[in-house]
Amino acid sequence: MEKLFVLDVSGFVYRSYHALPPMTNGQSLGTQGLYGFIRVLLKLIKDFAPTHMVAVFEGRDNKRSRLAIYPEYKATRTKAPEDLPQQLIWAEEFCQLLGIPTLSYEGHESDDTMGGIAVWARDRGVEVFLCTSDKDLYQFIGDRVKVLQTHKDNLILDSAAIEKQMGIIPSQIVDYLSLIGDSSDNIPGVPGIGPKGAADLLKEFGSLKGIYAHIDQVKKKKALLEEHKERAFLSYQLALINIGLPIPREESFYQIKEANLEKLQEFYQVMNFNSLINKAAPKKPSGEYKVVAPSKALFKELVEASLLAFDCETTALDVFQSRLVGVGFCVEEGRASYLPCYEDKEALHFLKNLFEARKNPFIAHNAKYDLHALKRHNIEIKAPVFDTMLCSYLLFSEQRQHSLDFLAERFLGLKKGSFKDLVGKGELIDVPVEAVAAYCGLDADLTFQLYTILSKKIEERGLKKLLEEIELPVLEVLYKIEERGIYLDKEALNRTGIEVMRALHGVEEKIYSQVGEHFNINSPKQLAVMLFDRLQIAARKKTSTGQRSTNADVLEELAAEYPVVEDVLEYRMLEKLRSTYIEALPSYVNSQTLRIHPSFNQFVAATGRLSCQDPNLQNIPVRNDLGRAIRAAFKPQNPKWLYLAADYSQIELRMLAHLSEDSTLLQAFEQGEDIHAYTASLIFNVPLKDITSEQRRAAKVVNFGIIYGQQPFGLSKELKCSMKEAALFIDLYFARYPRVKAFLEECKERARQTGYAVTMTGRQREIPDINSRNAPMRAAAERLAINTPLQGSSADLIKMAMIEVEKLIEKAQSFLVLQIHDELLFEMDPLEENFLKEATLTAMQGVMTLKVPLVVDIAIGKNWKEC
DNA sequence: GGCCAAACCCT
DNA sequence: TAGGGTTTGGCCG
Repeated sequence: MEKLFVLDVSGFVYRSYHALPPMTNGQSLGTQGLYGFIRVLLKLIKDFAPTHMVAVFEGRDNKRSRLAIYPEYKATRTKAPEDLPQQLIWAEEFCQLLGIPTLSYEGHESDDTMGGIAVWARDRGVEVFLCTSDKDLYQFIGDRVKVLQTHKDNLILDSAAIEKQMGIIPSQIVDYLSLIGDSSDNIPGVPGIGPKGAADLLKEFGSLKGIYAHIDQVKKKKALLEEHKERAFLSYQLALINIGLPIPREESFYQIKEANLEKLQEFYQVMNFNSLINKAAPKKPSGEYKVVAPSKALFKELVEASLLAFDCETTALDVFQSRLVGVGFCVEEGRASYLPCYEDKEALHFLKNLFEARKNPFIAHNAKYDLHALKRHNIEIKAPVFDTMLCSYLLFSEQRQHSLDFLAERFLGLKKGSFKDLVGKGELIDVPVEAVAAYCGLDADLTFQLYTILSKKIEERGLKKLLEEIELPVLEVLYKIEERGIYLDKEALNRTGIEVMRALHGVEEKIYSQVGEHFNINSPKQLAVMLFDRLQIAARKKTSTGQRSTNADVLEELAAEYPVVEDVLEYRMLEKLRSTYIEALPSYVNSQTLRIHPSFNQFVAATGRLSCQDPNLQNIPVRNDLGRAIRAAFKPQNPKWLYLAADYSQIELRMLAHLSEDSTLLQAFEQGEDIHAYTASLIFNVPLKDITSEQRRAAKVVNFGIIYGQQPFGLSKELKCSMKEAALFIDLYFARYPRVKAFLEECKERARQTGYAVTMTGRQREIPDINSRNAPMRAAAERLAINTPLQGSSADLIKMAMIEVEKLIEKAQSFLVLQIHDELLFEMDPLEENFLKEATLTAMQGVMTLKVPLVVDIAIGKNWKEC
């Protein structure tokens, strides 16, 4: 035994219990103390790979020995919360599962046990690490004994550190504590003597006894010391750790044994510690996955099974260019059938019949992909679709990963082989069919198993309605939107492109001539050298990596003084248009449909918003003329048709009014006021008609800032005003809209209490740092607690409107092509203009009744720019 | 080729 | 100041 780690388990559990937000397991019993301890222990094991360790617990009736000399010992402590003792019992159980020896002595606190072990091990030449935050134990620190501070990233405290930190040597700790006392243990100490005074006294006299032996030489606080002499010595007795316990004296006792991994997984499951599940040792998957051919028996089995998970294998990741290779089906855990169908008419025919005949739900992981893949062969699913990926998103919305691999490892303890391992560098169709069957069959099986676990969790968390009534229907709407795609007029875009290229070349040469040399303007690094070194312009701020920043904020400040900087801004704008839109968009046009089929992501934004990629059609330029010209290239494919755009006006501020029920804000919207001007008139105390555009602009920034939980510092930067002024604006805002302030406080308080932010529909987002001791992290978490209900409820609202409008126009010709957060864009048959307007308004305004009117602005045009 | 930082487009 | 996606340069192996 070289090193021994001694754990103050009770200390960790107490500390975490109070430090972490409340957590509960399936039986609604508190678990955060246990969880915090486990995290600490796992990190310790990871950082130090210990071979010998002992987990020390408080014994029963543990204060007995100290109460005998001081009846008031720890008398000021409030009684331990009810759900804490159980967590200590679990902690002991956990240590046993992990193979870590445990120890406690009746009638003794942990520090007696820990001290005894430390002294014994030290004397055998072992290096001892006391893992605790209890200062009493510092008395053992020496050559071979150190204190490991798990709450400070496993920082190690040795004698030198103690001297530096406290001004005394470790052997003086008891004397030190007996002077300053410990209010949490109700150890009195000598009143009027604090850390500094105690350290000074001990430096001079060495020990408590030394002080009193030379009491006449003491200069400061002499009277107090004399008066409280008895208390000081009593405190000494209390702080002194009894090392006489009969601790085990065989090394083998302290050896870490083999962990019971299986039971450990079960333990994590029962405790709902999902993030801990299967980090240790993922199992290899097993199961029976057979290649099958179409048959009557198979058809009957798959149509009739109440639960059916499936997974499609295709030739390409771009599903619009792909062909089906085979489909795996799973109707019970551990068994799946794989039906190859590549260029196989009979198999495809079987699939079409199956998917169109079955009435019970189909379960898939990322079902939208499978729907597209099947559609390539004209197969459409008529039955309800269930998506395990969507379950994962609703349960863990802040998580970025919802892949089958990830979830299988986390919830099923299975490490599955990657697609790359299966195909190598070749093509899927060249892989032996048995290997594909094993891969695809497993995926179907995992999907089936995840369904069991995740759908249960969805119910437990009260997310069933949100899943079934919003997300799953939205999934089908998005499938249709993607399937239909959006038309892009390449020639129109090209015309804009020529204009952009011409301007780009012009401004590029202009920059080179002013700088006096050619360089890559696209490189912020080279640009910084040119601006700040060659042209000697003073740099304004640094980027996160210490480079001199050249971003638009900085350049705008410099533009007035240095014309070349203005040109760089112009260059950046044009280059963005060229690279991201002009050049990229045409490459996304599908050669068969002549349309772009973007992919709307339903699993990414933690607030419940959608996102869009390949390409992102939610960020097509709109703010300047040349940018808007790009919008003009999006138009209906049929030249006789039109676009109809419908957008919610001020949706997030209306949501704020609705959720906060602030009467002034509600009134503003009821009266149909310009909300920014209205706010301006309130905070500047000026009649509405006299508001200047500058005041309105400032009020607009404040309005938005509120939605994002902005603090005075951020607002001052945005408004380019002083912090004081910004703070005043915020105060005035809250004075005029008092319920808004109360509402924002409620948002934060809810997050603190429950650990979650929630939206109108009950969508949940975990806010893990809301009780963090780190102020900037806590402030960031508070902003999320404020913004998520507003942004998320708005996202819920438009999702519901999408479902509704899709239903209303199902039979019509016109169709939905895009959603841009608060806007819906339709390709419209002009004959349906009135109908579509009506349907859109009905859906968007009628889908929810809020305490504010929902204003929807509708615009019609030949292309997107005109809308 | 993969990954990151910086920059900038949108609501 | 919330939520996203894409492009580019530059570094690494």
